[in-house]
Order: sequence, then C-alpha cells, then structure tokens
Amino acid sequence: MPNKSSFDLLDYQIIQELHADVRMSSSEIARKLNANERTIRKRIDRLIADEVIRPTAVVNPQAFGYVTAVDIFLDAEPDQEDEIVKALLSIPEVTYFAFGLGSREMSIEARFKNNDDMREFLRHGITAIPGVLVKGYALVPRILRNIDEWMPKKEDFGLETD
Amino acid sequence: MPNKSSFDLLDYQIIQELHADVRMSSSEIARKLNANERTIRKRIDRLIADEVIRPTAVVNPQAFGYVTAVDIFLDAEPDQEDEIVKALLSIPEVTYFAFGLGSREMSIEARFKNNDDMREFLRHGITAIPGVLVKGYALVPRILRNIDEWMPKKEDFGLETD
DNA sequence: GCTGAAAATTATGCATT
DNA sequence: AATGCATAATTTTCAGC
Repeated sequence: MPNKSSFDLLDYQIIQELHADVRMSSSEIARKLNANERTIRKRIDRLIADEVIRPTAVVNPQAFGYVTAVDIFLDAEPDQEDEIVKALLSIPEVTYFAFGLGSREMSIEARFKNNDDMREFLRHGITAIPGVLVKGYALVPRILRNIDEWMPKKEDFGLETD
Repeated sequence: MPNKSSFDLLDYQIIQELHADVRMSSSEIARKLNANERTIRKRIDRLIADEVIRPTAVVNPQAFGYVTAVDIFLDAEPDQEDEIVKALLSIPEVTYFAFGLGSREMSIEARFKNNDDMREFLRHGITAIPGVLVKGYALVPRILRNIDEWMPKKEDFGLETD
C-alpha cells in the first residue's frame, strides 16, 4: 500500500534531532544528516510554521517545589462553560485541562507544593468557580511520561519500519 | 516572610522568554532584558544543567493524524510492575503514563488516528500485556492545556506579585 | 558570578537551478 | 523545493574582574 504522508525521511530525522536537542544548530544537524544547511533551516522553518513541532522550554514543576499532582474530574454546568474554561485556564496550578465526552465533563491535572495546598485547592479553590462540581479526584504520585516526550512512529512519515 | 527561592528575577525573565520562543538567541534575550549576553548564556546553561527547563521540540500529534485521545485506567499486577511499566513505555501511542496511589493503579493517555485503531488497542493492544487489566476508559475529545505550557508563578522565584 | 574581546561558527538575504 | 555565496549576527574560547 503506497503511503501518501506529507513527510519524508529528512523531516523524520530533523524532528528526532530537535526533539532530543532543540538548541542544536542547523549546521550541525546538516552535518549529521549529510544535508545542506540551507535545506535543513527551511525544513525547520516549515515544520514550525505548519505547527508540526513547537520549540519550547518545558519547565520542570519539581524544580519549583511542586512535588504533588492530582487528577480532578469535574462536572461543569453547560450554561457557564465559557466562564468555567476561562477560570480553569487562569489557574497556574493547572497543568492539564481536557474536555470529556459529555458536555458537562472536564478533567484537569494540578500541581502543588504540599498536601495542604492541594487540599485547600480541592476544598475552596476549584469549588469557588460557579457551575463547577468536583466529581472525584485521584492522587498521582509519579508521572513517567508526558506529551512533550512523544514522537511519531517512523511509519507516520511514510517510511518502512526498520 | 522572606523568600529563599534559588531563583531571581533574571531567571524568571529568561524562562519566560525561552518558554515563549526557545530559539531566541542569547544575544536577543540579553538585549530585551538589558543584561550581558555572557551572563544570559551562563544562566541558561545552568537552568538546563539543573533540569529546571528542558528545551525541546514538542511534536503535535494532530499533524500526523492522531486526532483521538483516550484516558485508560489500569489495574496492574504488582508482581509484574517492572515488565508492565516497560511494556507501556514502549507503546508509541501512549502520550501520558502515571502511577496512581495504590500499587496496582496506573493511568495512561493514548492517541489514535481513528476509532478503529483505538478500539483495537483497547480490546487487544493493552490487554495483551500480562498482568494488566483495563478498569475503565474515557474518551478525551479536546485537550486545552498540557504540561509543556506550564509556567511557575512569579512568587516561585521569590518575587512579589505585580 | 559577571563581563570583555577576538576567533570560530552560524544565520540570513539574495540569487540560481 | 534545494543550494551556493556573501554578509551580518551570534556563539565560543580564553581571559580578567
């Protein structure tokens, strides 16, 4: 079956390199991949412009003392969805925020420096938002992988597996 | 109350700039912050060495056709924890993986290109791992924030709020 | 821990295929 | 879409404060 992916081997290799070290210079990538520096740069620019990759500095919450994480499952009043979304996104402790299937379902992950802060948030922080009900929550003692560590498969670039 | 944060205003500003655009040159950051380029570079190197920030290219699953996400809650046989962790981390579709409170509890988030792939994973992919039981799962139609977008508060740098 | 100055490296703009 | 070339900008190295 022919693959009509819009990416090729060079894209795959560039993304691999940038994923491992986004500060690597285009010249060095070009050297490693036996390609022209100008070509590499244009590819990188296009990958960024097309929002295929987003170069950023991911901040480690633990370095700032945020050692506790909790997943919170919410029931949100549909009439106030816009306000609720806005309120949740404005909370700095919220590190993840997603909609569930039903129009009322939302889930967040939040980080805290200690159990008191977490408890305070669960009891007074989150419930202070009008239209929000905490359906349940679960402590998350250890996170082993996050989206920023994700990489597509080789096949996603229209390439055969090794 | 005096704050004994190990970070200062300059660190805060540097992280802000890099978070917004990690490709920004040290020279440009220095210009924006009225600091010396050498100073900025050393600060950046230290922030990276101390694992406060991790410069990377976050890959957008949607750009590769991964349009569906599902949260899966697992019951894992404690005796086989090591093997299960290894197996889960080796699955490319898994974009999030965390332990729950109990020694048996794990949760993952996985991405798929379509519902068939997701269903296949739920019915045969995940359950093929010895010692793993799917307790439940929930579709995630839309994700509004992820950890890579997180930034500490100004107070976390030992600074007053505006 | 911060800064200076020269050398090496890299990025950019323009043109060509 | 990829590349060569000249110029501008940045990073690096070594040093001193």
